[in-house]
Amino acid sequence: MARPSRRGRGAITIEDVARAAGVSAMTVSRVINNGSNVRESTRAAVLEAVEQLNYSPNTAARSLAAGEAAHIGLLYANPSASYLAQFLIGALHAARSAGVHLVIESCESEDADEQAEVTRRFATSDVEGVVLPPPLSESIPILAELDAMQIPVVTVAMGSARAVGLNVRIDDHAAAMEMTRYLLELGHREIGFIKGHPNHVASQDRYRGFCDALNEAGLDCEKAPIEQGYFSYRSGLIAGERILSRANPPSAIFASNDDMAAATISVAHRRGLNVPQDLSIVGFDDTALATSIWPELTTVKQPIAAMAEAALELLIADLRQRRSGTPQKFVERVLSHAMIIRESSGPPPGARPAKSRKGAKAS
Amino acid sequence: MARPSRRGRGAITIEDVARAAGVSAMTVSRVINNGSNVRESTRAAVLEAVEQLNYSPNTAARSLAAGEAAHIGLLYANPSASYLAQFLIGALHAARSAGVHLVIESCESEDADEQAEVTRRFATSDVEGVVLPPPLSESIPILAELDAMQIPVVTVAMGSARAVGLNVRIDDHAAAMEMTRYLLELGHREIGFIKGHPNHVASQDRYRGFCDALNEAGLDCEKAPIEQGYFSYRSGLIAGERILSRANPPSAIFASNDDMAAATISVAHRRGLNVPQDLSIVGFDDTALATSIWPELTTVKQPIAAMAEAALELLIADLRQRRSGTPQKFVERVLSHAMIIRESSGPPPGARPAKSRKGAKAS
DNA sequence: CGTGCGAATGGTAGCGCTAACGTAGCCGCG
DNA sequence: CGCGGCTACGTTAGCGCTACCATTCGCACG
Repeated sequence: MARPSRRGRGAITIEDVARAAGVSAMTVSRVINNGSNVRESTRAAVLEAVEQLNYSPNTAARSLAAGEAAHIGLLYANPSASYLAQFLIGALHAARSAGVHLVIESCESEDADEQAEVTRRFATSDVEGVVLPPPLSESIPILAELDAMQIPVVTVAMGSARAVGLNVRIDDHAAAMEMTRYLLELGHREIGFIKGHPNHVASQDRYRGFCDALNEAGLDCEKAPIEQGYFSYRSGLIAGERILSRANPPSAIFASNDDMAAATISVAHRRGLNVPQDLSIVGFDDTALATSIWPELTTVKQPIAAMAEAALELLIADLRQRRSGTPQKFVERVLSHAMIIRESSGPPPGARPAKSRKGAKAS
Repeated sequence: MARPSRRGRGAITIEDVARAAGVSAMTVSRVINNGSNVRESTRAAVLEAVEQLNYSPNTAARSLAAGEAAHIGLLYANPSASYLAQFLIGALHAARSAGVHLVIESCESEDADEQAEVTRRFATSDVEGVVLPPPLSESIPILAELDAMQIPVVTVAMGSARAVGLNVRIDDHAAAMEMTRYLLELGHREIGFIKGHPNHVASQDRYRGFCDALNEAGLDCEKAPIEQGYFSYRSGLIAGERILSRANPPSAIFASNDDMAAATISVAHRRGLNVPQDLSIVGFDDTALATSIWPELTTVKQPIAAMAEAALELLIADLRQRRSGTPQKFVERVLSHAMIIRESSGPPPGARPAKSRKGAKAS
């Protein structure tokens, strides 16, 4: 139960491991890193020594010696703030294990020139690669600028349009289908839909998923009450109002994100409707808002932190490859989402109680 | 306009600066770091060279050579998620300029033993110091554990109880007074208050600020409609409901944080009250929720990112001092807040229109 | 005017790690 | 059997910076 692990002087080094394993430091390094050209027995011995001494390499020394990337940029523009928090948590994890520093900068402007300007300043400063979470992952000016500067980029949740570079996402289409099927299973036949921001590929994927599930059930998606939203609470207020003031309002509403779903709940309450008894409302994303309102939202959970981690890993791997001369062309990683069933959804009014479907299902 | 700044091999080093300034690398190092025992003219020359070459020190080499802290821990427990995002942004800034890595870990449990356990594992792992944002900054078991392990800690927003160690906060009392005075100025005489979690020193400070402002105006705080809340949306729902179902409800409600204020708005809407025409509602914190609902909240803005930055700076300075044998006893930094006036507040119904008071006022 | 002493600077030796090359040992081939 | 070529390691030389000590210089003092 020795614990000489704390950093600083006196920590255990690669030399200690080498001595314990009866090999040279270089061999230990090889084992830890890639591991090419090491006999199996040697590798095992080294790994055991590592285990026993609880050795963890000094990232500072490592990046110094390797002359490696020290800084990864992260350019963000206020997504739902809780999205950012989750994302940063994941990014930090990955950054730490890779021994790189995260450099973050906000880019709130919607103006193309200004975005380009911010990007240029940012990229010139110090970073070796850039991570672009939504909504910036869909910003043409930023992507163009970064491309021109030859800076590796990994986009997150960028639909699937751009078939170059690195991308991490979930399957929005499948997720939206699942959610819609769930509402159908509950017995809903009239289901409203609030679309997301039209510029985002993810919006379209979600909408198509909704339609496909409806069609699959023999319903006509063209006839469903559909309104355009823009991912903001405010736009959800307007869209929800429109849907609920129709002559024959639906018994369920699927909003393309949690903010708009929350807004719709607020509209429903104002109109004296109970959720979910009179009206089911579901969202998408599982941001903190989903559980901070009442009733808590049934929604689709994106593995945000995991996506951030994956993004960084991808980027760092690419950086390594580039250094050794083999840049990757196009890599996409699709992570799995999950349905989270909470209190804002239930069978339609007047339906005979359906078997409740509990828990989460991964895709 | 040369730009040899990108990291990796071939970047400009301290030697380049030394050569340009006509001194040794050692002197440059001294200038950059503390700067003791360097003649003024020499310092100027070095700084000019630094400027001209756009030199920035290699943090990896620095921490390697100095054998310095490489990892600062950050233990969090789901505060309002947007608080976390802001906090992380600030922390990252500071971490990067200091060249340390942020290691973050969540500690959601409320159980004392479990908290201690998590803390122990966390602290044993790797970190040289720990940052504790609220609500963990008030957790006795965590503080005790860290203390026992002799790990430096900086708490954030911890009221002002503990007169040892490092702390960063705002003046909750003054801020609450300001907000209350603002409502009084608008003409409100019946003002409700929703208290924060009773365990938090900040809650008490805010409540006392509210009372003091009321007393100052010749009103009796004992008679005001006051309900206990717990910082959660749900608790706000209950407290808001209670206040509004009183015989003579107030014309304004001051909630101790934004979540509870948002909940109160929701309750008001359900009861057919318009905000702010029929009822003014104000919050505290200026989290993302404040602007993502409608109407947007009048609230007190905490400089969250700046607080995080300050916290890290304090901690890193302390770490340095400890290494040279002079630990600091008690350092507190109080940052300034700001009133943010938005749409959820206005004159009481039936009042003659008061001059609108716009913009933000720093304290 | 020598001595002492502190202030200002330089030289040296690493921090822990990894490229890059060197060197054994082994195999198969002509 | 000698040579090329491979695999599995070890050796050497730093990466960029700072701790530590040595050195120089100026200046006050007896």
